[in-house]
Amino acid sequence: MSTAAQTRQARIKQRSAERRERSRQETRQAILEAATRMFEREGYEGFSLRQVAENIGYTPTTIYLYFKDKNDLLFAVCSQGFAEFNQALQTAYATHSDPLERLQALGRAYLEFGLSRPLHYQMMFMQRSEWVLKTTQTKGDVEGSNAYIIQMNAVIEAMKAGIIRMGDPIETTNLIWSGIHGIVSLALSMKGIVPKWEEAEVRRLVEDYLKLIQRGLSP
Amino acid sequence: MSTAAQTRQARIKQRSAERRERSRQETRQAILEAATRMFEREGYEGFSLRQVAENIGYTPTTIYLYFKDKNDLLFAVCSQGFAEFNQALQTAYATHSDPLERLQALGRAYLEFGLSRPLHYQMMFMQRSEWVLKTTQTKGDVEGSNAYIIQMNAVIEAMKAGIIRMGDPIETTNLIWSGIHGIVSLALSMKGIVPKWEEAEVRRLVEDYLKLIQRGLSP
DNA sequence: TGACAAAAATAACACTGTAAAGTACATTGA
DNA sequence: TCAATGTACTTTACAGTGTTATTTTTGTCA
Repeated sequence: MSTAAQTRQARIKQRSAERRERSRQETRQAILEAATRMFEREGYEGFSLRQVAENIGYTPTTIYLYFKDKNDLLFAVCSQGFAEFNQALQTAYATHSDPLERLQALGRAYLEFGLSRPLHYQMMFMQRSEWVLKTTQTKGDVEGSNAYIIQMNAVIEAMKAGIIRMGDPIETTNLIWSGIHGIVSLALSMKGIVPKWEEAEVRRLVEDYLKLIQRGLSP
Repeated sequence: MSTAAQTRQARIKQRSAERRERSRQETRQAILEAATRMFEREGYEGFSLRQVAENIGYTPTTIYLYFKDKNDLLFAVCSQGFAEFNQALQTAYATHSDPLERLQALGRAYLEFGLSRPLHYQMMFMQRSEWVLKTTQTKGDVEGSNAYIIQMNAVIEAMKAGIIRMGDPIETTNLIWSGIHGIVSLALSMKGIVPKWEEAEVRRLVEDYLKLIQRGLSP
């Protein structure tokens, strides 16, 4: 009986801990969502811890119970977008089997992500580029879901298929990646500022670029 | 005699005004130089008006007598670097007459500027891209010293010379420019963070890219 | 020398991120 | 049921930031 009582108490204790943990994750999530909204509305410069706290009825210091500091919160926000990015490339890779089409689909998916999540893209590849390492290291996605690895695999397969000439995979991947990144980042930077950088033109630019590498890197 | 006295007085008054104006420009220049030092030391994030003022023994508010606000001062700082950029491309253009060599020299000059003035490059093309318009409009350099125009001219000449295929000059320039910018911006972002992005590798990447466009855009 | 204008400094406001200390409350064990 | 404990949260405070309005100093001119 005493053992039964003990185990019941133990069960209650465990449930209680679970419930508390769940509640904790919920408020963490609430903060994260409020932060995401604020980030998408105000951008990097206008992103303020105190305003995030105010929006969900907390005191600024409460956030520090769930995130190390402002940077940590912002990283958590962008990390979500980055997971989407990896998955977008993963999908593009998986839905094509032909090496050339894969390479092209990857390029287009890359662009579309940048256009649909400009703030996340800018943070990850232009403002806080040290985070790209952080994500690949934190998650255990080195073996396939990592965007860079996916691109490199596509490059290697294109080489094997005789679509692009053989060469150092990393260097070739970097070369191709640079071009796409250049288009995307300039698109985000110049959109609405300089003519000829609206979405339609940028998509055409990517198509041109895909043809360029196909022709310029052919064996 | 009274007229002679008046003209002398007028001359003195004018000299005085000149002297005052000169003094004014000197302190403006002092602020600008202190700001430049601080920017190169602390970067964009750590750039503080109050520290700039402190460094040259002024009160923060004094800066507002010479610059509209922080943004204006920062723009003035970057504007200098941008002038160097335009001149670097101008020199690269002028020191080569062969269209292909010109194109290559421009690409290399572009890279070298990014590597030698990373902070300025990042501000102008990654962080405060709206400034590229401001400079081209402020200065009267639309007719030749503007970096973009120089590049486009080189592209047009390369087309005429049969080095790259005919096509819309702006689109082609944007395509080529994107690639170089992609390499340079990734180099600045990834240097010291991700392997294979140190200076030597980046230079090789640019060389590869130059070959790529030569081969991929050939008529 | 005294009036005037320009230059610089003070004081203040509304923010920011962050650390230390304090409080209210739910959970636990006797 | 009651005191002890630990968790979630707030209060308070500090050292910064950019920026504005006001006041003081300084130099120039008649």
